[in-house]
Amino acid sequence: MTTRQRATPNAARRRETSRRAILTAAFDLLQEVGYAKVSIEGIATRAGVGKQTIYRWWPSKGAVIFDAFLMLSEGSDGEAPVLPDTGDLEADLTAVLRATIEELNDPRYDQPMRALATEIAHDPELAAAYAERLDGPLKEAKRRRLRSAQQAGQLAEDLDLDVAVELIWGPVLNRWLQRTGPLTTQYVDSVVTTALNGLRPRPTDGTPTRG
Amino acid sequence: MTTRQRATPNAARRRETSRRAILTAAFDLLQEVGYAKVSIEGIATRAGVGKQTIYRWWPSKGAVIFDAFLMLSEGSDGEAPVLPDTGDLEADLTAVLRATIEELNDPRYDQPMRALATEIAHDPELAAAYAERLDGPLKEAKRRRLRSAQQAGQLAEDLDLDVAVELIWGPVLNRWLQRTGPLTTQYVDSVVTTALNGLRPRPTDGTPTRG
Amino acid sequence: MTTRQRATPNAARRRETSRRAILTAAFDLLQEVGYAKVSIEGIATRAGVGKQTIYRWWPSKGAVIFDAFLMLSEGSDGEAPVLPDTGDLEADLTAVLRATIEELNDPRYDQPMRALATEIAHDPELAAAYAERLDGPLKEAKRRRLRSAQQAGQLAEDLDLDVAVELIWGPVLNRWLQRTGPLTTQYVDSVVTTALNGLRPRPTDGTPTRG
Amino acid sequence: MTTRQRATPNAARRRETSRRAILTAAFDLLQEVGYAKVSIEGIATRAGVGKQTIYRWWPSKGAVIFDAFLMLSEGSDGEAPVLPDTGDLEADLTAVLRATIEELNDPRYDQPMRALATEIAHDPELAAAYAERLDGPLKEAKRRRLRSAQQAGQLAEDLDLDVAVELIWGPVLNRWLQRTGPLTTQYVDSVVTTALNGLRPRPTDGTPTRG
DNA sequence: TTATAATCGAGACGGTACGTCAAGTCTTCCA
DNA sequence: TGGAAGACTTGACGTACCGTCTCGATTATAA
Repeated sequence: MTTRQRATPNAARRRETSRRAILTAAFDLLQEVGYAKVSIEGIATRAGVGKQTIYRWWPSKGAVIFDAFLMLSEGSDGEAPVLPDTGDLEADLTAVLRATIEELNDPRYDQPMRALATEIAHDPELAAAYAERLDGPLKEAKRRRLRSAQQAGQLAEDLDLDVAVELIWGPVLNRWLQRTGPLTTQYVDSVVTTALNGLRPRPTDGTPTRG
Repeated sequence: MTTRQRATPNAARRRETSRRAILTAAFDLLQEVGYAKVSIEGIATRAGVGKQTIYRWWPSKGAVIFDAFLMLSEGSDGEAPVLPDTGDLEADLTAVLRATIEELNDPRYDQPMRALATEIAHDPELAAAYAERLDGPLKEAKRRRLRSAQQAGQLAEDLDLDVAVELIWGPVLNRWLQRTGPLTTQYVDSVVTTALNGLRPRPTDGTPTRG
Repeated sequence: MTTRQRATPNAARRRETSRRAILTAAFDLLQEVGYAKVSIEGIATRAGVGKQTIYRWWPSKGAVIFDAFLMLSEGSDGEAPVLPDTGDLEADLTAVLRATIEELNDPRYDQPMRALATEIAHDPELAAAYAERLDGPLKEAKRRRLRSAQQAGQLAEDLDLDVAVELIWGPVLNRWLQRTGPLTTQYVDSVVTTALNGLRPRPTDGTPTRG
Repeated sequence: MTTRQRATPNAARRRETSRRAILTAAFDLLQEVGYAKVSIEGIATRAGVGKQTIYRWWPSKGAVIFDAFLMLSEGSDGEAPVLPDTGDLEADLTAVLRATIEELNDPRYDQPMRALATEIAHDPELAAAYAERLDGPLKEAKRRRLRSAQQAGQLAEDLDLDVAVELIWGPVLNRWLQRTGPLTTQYVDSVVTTALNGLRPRPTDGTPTRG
């Protein structure tokens, strides 16, 4: 079990192979048939598992999918994620965002991530779990990189780092999820630059743009 | 008909009362039971209409809901929306965003708008229709306000207005949809200020912050 | 119009081409798709006619099919049917029954006639119309042939001719409709002989079997 | 399960209560609303059962109705039916046929039996099942009674008993199903007498009519 | 010869039922 | 006792027809 369970199934007796089979099947189906057509029944069949085994350990389809993502993210490594810190904030952010959109543009991940995102949009409980377990560490990494820049005097002293993070990633994620426009390299570059410099005209005071 | 139709139902013979009843029922049910539990069958029953009448004119549940929004937005007025322009850009944006989050926080609209947003997230065709018919005019209004400020020298000359719009609204919409945090007045104020000034420190050159 | 109509459609103005097209389409569909799958809608489409035109002139699917048969039977000739009368009753009956089963065994007529028969089984009104308009003349011909034989002393004097007719045709029709057994030449020959002679042993009094 | 099933539903797990409820509901509805208006949906609702449970075990409405009859006939007794044998064949046959038409004239059984009969008329597979499981034992009883009479010298030695059975019951069943005339006591008496004696005049050889 | 009124083709409508799919619960049997 | 299997009730799916109801566009009398 990972997220939320029903009553008190004896977690100790849980069969790990079934758990993995279910989560793998869920993620695979997500890619293959799309979110709307993924069914508990389908996952169970694909995983070679009884439906009850799913219902016993997960409260909803969204929770299964969530755990599938969790398994994936934990599978890669057990450690906390870190953003690159070359000292050049703009370059670092640009690099990270370019990697992000590459993933978002990858058809293998697009569908599943949309599924997760919209599931979160409808289920507050899931959103909380997401914030804590999946997004939490990542967001912390982002904040950390910005704090480092702030301490180096590259960011405004009174900057609210949470707002700062959202100012950079919010536009990109929103454009992706709502399909407001294409996720191109130029676009994310532009977002980073504009966010850093602000919309207002910068007084020409000799300060170089990159810093 | 508004969005997409099947083969060649004779639109001239279409019964307007049924159309309105369906869209109204759809919107009402969205509020009452939530998107996932809205069914075509339920809409038909509530509207006092045969299911076929829905299937005849709309290709999917999402399309019905989309048209329900369209009806609402057209019902309010037929004219293009305009953002306030007092000359004080920051004040104007703040006012607009405060109104926006008030609506997003209103339980009557929260559910339906999430439904629309996630439906768009999964259906590119619907996303295109949304971009053109619902979001289009609004986005144009936002761009217009920013252009006015730009011409007044309040915004950078080389600013990409599309990026600018997303930089302001993206964070807010993303926080709303992903439930990343509460939509408070302070938050949107902070977003506007930070977006205008940028993340970097502003050199103190005597230029007043507001202007 | 032929059978029963609703209120007072002006029969004089009725379009004969449509009537024929409907009845022909009905009969053809009966052969092609079977009774259960014949629909008013299908008939109308096939006949190139509006549904209302059918509903205006016929009260039910069964009535349409009935009229289709009526058209066919009237199409062949306008005169009353006559059974052969060579003087040899057994030979005549055998010949007629052999012709009958040939038709019943013909797949082109089997389906439609079953449709008519079962429709009659469920609809007393239709049964009455059938008795009067389709079966009536035929039955009269059968009775006439038997009466002729009776007058020639070949049949019992006190014989109830209605019972006699049913004794000969009843077994055959019942076997056909209920699929109790195959309709072979031997079978109908046997029915005729047995009906004429009765089940009891015939005393050998010199009377020849064929008379 | 009794007649035909689809793929491989595990019959061992089948719920007997549901089966009985379905068959009972089917038979009751047949009486109440008539065959044409009996729907799978209606049966399911009345039986307090999911539609799928019907579709899982029966291939068609006709099959359900057939099984309903089967349940009834098996419910009455498990033994093979026997016709009375007092030695007086004519009296015995008359008694049996009188009982038969009493049932056929009973509105409680008329509708359901017509339903079964017409369903058989359209579905060969069902007809085979009927011949084997419902009609079979009864027909055997009829043949047995006639054979007994034959051995007693009351029937012609070379008589085909199948033809004989049909000669007696065919006319009655045909008159019933096709509504060719009323099923009265006189009628069945007349059928029996005429069938036994034949249509031809009986030579007055001293043999008494009743034997 | 025109009007005028009905029938006609077409097909949208409110419905009912179809036969299918999946949800979530429950029961049986196996390891 | 957890799990595989799968039957169960429920409910929605999307489709086919039902029988009713307009809608112009033909007709075919009656003015």
